[in-house]
Amino acid sequence: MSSKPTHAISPTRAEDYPQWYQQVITAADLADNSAVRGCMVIKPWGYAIWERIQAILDAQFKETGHENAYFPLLIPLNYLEKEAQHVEGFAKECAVVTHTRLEANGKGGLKPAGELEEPYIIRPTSETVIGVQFAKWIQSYRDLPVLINQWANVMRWEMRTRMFLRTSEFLWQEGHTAHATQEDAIAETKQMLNIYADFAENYAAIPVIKGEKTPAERFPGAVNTYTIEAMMQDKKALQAATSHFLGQNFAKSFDIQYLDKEGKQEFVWTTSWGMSTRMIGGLIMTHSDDDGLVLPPRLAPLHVIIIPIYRNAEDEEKVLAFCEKLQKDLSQTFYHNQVIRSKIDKRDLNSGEKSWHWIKKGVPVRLEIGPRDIEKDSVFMARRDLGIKEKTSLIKNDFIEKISSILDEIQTNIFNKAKKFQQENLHIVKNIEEFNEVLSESGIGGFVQCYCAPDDVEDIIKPMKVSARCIPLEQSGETGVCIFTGENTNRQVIFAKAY
RNA sequence: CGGGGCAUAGCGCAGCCUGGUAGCGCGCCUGCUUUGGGAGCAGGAUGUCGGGGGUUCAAAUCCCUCUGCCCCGACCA
Repeated sequence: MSSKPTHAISPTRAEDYPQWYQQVITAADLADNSAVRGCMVIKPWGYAIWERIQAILDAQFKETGHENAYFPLLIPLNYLEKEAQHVEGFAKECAVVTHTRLEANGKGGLKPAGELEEPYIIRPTSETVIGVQFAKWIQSYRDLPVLINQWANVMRWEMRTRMFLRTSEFLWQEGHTAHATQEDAIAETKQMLNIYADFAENYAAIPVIKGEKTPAERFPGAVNTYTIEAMMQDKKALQAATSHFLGQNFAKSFDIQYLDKEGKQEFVWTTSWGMSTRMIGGLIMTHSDDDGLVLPPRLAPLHVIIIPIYRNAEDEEKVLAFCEKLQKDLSQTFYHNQVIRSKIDKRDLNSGEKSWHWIKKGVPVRLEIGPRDIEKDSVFMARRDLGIKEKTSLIKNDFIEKISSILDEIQTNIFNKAKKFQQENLHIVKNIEEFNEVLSESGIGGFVQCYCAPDDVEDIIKPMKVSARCIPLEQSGETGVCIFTGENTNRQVIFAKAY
């Protein structure tokens, strides 16, 4: 008999949330720490999730007229200097390339040599290099809009790192667009925010609040930053993606001008927007439980894992034949225009161990298939969103017919669970006392929504390790009393502790 | 960059105070028995004890130094 704990992950969420998060990553085999400070190795299972995210977003970007391109990893130092806010925002976290080669140091090692006249920085984001290029590409109103996306890695020398949530190097996509008018650029910014929100809610099953950032939280160099904010299971906020309206700031710094229909030189209006591998961290912290990862079916690298069960060679042959036929049938079945991705776990391990392996990896549907099921031409199904022991026997053909709707049910179920949690922990407060009940050191935690007149209340909230998450796009329009100043205002702001 | 801690097998740790040539748990490998919810038994492999220097007959252990990591602050997709 085993004396294993009831749950696969130790510590549990309630016991130690940050440790639990690390353990889920290890148990699901998503990523490894690397020898490079602050940088992680994304392992195949984690990378497969990223590939799903890429495939979905990439299709949507293209549908909305964007094209992929690629710009250099290294950026001349002086590019960064051109936009004042931008420098201030990123200078402190840039890795700098200063040399072009190595030579023997005379002690059996190597030392950098060939010092560069002007250092390069490793891109923390690409507004500047892309801006320089845009200035060359854009001459006339006929060249606009320019709608570019780049899939890339970037580096920000972060003080403190956490796998997926904040690593020194991370993968993302960054969209960069240039438009003839302010209206077009703002429409683009909002369109991309909506694509992100749609992705978060309908693919990642993460409910988000769309909003505008307060001036203190804006992207360096942006006129306006839009964000989608998600609530993790520890009630902290995660900024899941941002979309920036950059006004003419970068156009002026990089001299991106066009000749309009009247023959006048005008500066373009630009935007930028990004979503990163951080989304995988959000996925983990939104859905996973004390048994490990829970994947939304629409992002799962594998929809169905088939676990054959047999005692002897004779059964083995029968069971495997049945499983292979089943897998073939599934591969001709569709879920949101994608074939059902299934796999037979043929490893020479006992079935309990196999089950736990895939539970921890978050596969939405597990099938156990043994001689008893074959006799009834049925499959024994367990769903990752339900209890470990809640299993159903289904006639094989019914299962194949229903699998698509079963996966949708799981998708909806985990979204609703997360949505309910978010709503229960979003507190609308009327005064500073109620604010403190939620967000002070001993508070119950969660999001706070309240009337807030001033743009900057950093002095009050920063010591509490709280930040203004966003000014929700959905506002009642009614006037209320600011909890900080007592002024009347119609602006409500969401505050929370954040990652 | 300030304050604290740590560095020993893939992972988690003991050993250090009081020097004598490295151990435990998990994992891994092999075999047999198991297999419908994390298996049992038997056997086995694995270490430049973070790097460099010093003291000593002898250093994981004592001393010096460097590096890296973790936690707490300032920064953050």
